[in-house]
Amino acid sequence: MTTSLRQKPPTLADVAKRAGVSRSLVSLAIRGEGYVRAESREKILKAVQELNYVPNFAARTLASARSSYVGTLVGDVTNPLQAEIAKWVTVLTAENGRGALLSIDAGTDQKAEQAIESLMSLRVPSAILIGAPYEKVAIARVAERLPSVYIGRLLKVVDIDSVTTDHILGANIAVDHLVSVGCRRIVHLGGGASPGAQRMETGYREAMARHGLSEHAEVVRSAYSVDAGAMAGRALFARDRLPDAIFACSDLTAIGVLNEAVKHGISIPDQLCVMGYDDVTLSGSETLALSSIHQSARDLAEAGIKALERRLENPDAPREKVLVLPRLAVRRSTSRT
Amino acid sequence: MTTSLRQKPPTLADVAKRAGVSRSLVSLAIRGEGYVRAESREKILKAVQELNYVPNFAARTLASARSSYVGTLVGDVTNPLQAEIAKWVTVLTAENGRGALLSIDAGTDQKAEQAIESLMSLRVPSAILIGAPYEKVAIARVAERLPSVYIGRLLKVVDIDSVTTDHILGANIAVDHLVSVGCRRIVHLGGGASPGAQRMETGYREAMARHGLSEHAEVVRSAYSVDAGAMAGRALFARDRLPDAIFACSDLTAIGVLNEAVKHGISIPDQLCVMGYDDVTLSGSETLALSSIHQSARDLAEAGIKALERRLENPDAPREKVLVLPRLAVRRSTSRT
DNA sequence: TTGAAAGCGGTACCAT
DNA sequence: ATGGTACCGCTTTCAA
Repeated sequence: MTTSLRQKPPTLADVAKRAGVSRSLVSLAIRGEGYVRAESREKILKAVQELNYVPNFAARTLASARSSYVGTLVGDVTNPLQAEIAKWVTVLTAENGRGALLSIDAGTDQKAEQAIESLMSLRVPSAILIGAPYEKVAIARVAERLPSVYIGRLLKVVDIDSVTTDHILGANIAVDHLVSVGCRRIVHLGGGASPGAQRMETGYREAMARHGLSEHAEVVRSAYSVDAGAMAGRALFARDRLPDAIFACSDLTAIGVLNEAVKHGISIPDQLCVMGYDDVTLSGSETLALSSIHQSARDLAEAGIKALERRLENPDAPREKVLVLPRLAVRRSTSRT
Repeated sequence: MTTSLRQKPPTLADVAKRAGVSRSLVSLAIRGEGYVRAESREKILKAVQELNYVPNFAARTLASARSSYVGTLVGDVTNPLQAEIAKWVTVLTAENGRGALLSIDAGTDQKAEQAIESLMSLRVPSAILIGAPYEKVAIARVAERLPSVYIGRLLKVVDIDSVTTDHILGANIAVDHLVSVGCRRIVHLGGGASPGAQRMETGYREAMARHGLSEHAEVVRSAYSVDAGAMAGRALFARDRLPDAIFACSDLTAIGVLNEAVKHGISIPDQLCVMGYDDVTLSGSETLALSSIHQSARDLAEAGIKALERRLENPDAPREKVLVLPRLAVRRSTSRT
């Protein structure tokens, strides 16, 4: 049971002594900077190995006056999309040689500001905000303190770079697909008054018009939940005539519709095509097989990091609003042959 | 557009000068240690306010040779339970005045070990492992480097403290509930060979025996997914006689069953009760209304932190295996009156 | 109750 | 290519 007297970790000086060189040289060798003779480098790396040396982040940060980490705030980790974005930020920054320091308890604006505070005490030079804070003023306040980019919503007014999926395009893709499988009477279950939902609705109307289907365009107010979808479904199924397709603002909403459809004995996709949005894992199951519009967490993370790098290089450039492309995921719920 | 010449952040010395005292005194005052005259303290805090001073974590860690943060490794953040546990660890450690430093890219054993490496370079004095690494040897290796506790599985063999939900008890609670609503022929959809699934199965058989229903006990091999549940459902519904209830190893599995049941025109809960496990958010929706066994992320996180504290206080105490109590969540899928 | 000064483990600049 | 050395901003004795 290795009671382990975990002794003090070795320092640069220890490595230097063992390798018979100066601390400076070890420092250079470890970071792969400057000119170090291959021979010396080997001796040094060998000593590092033997001593199991790990550089002290604190000392490094202190001496260089900056940490290499990018601070990352997550509003709600239990949201699969946000979680996945956070994961990609971690992965991509690591590949970048930076690494991410994250704070996942930024659920309220106040918490988010606290979180930024602790990240600042960790001396991160920049931040990525994933879905938090919520309020525009809070976002602005954070952006004032640290060069930051916001991933999640399109922040037109706030003075910060932001990255979002292009929901207008997403809705267009959805409608195009539905039309391509023969649907004409396509109802959209809207997500409400939020800007994102509004943009999706805009895209929907746009696409319907483009196909000359404006007269069939109809938005039914719903929300991002199974229950809301089920309720909307019940309402629609009580009508005399079924629409050809339902395009829901989220997969959850669509799942609610699907559920209700089965109860009403409506056959999917023969009598009714159903399309979701977000492409959560569940939708990919053979059982649900829900067609959807995929938001790529990876693309969002990547775009966010790139935007941040541009901002750091050029602090005075105008704010960017980056739109990430959504992708179509076709499954059984819209597979008419 | 505040082009912000973000100047160097103020230091202890700045605060000291402004308050007209020594750096040492400021240090004490800020941390609330030692004896500081109320008058001095006020002057100091005022200066802190005015300068917007935030202590430099790096300097602090370096000087005191330890960071206060607890390193936290998460195997898969996109898993809602793990995400929620991580969130609670963050919240609870923050209340504790410590804070968590997390690494959410510990999906493979190798990544997990890398992650521990970087946490060590941040000089965290201890670690909480949430569902990662997977391999026992990898876990052992981590535990050797840092006092750690593992949340997720019951690690009997490995030399590390661990906390898990008591799945034996969970299964017992599930069966008790099903029996209480009149079910006798209760089939369990098992999760396979994993220790957790095995324990759940043990609990199930135990409870069936306790109710004198051993002859009805039947475990159908399934898995933690909607599709697996649907498949098991199809098999069961093809039989001559329906069971009274199905107790699935996970909510996803149960959802698969539910789906299939609707297709077969089986009325839930009248003809068949269905019970899940995990109590994911989805299950709570009015539409699904799936009864389940709830694993409390908060309890798991809390138990983990406490175990870690005990370990730090008493490094040589024997390893603990903490079991957290699951809770019953009754919904429509088992609500017979 | 307060202050002075010696580190903590690196980095970075300046010599050589 | 390598070594010497002055910091980085804080904590922590030790004295006063």
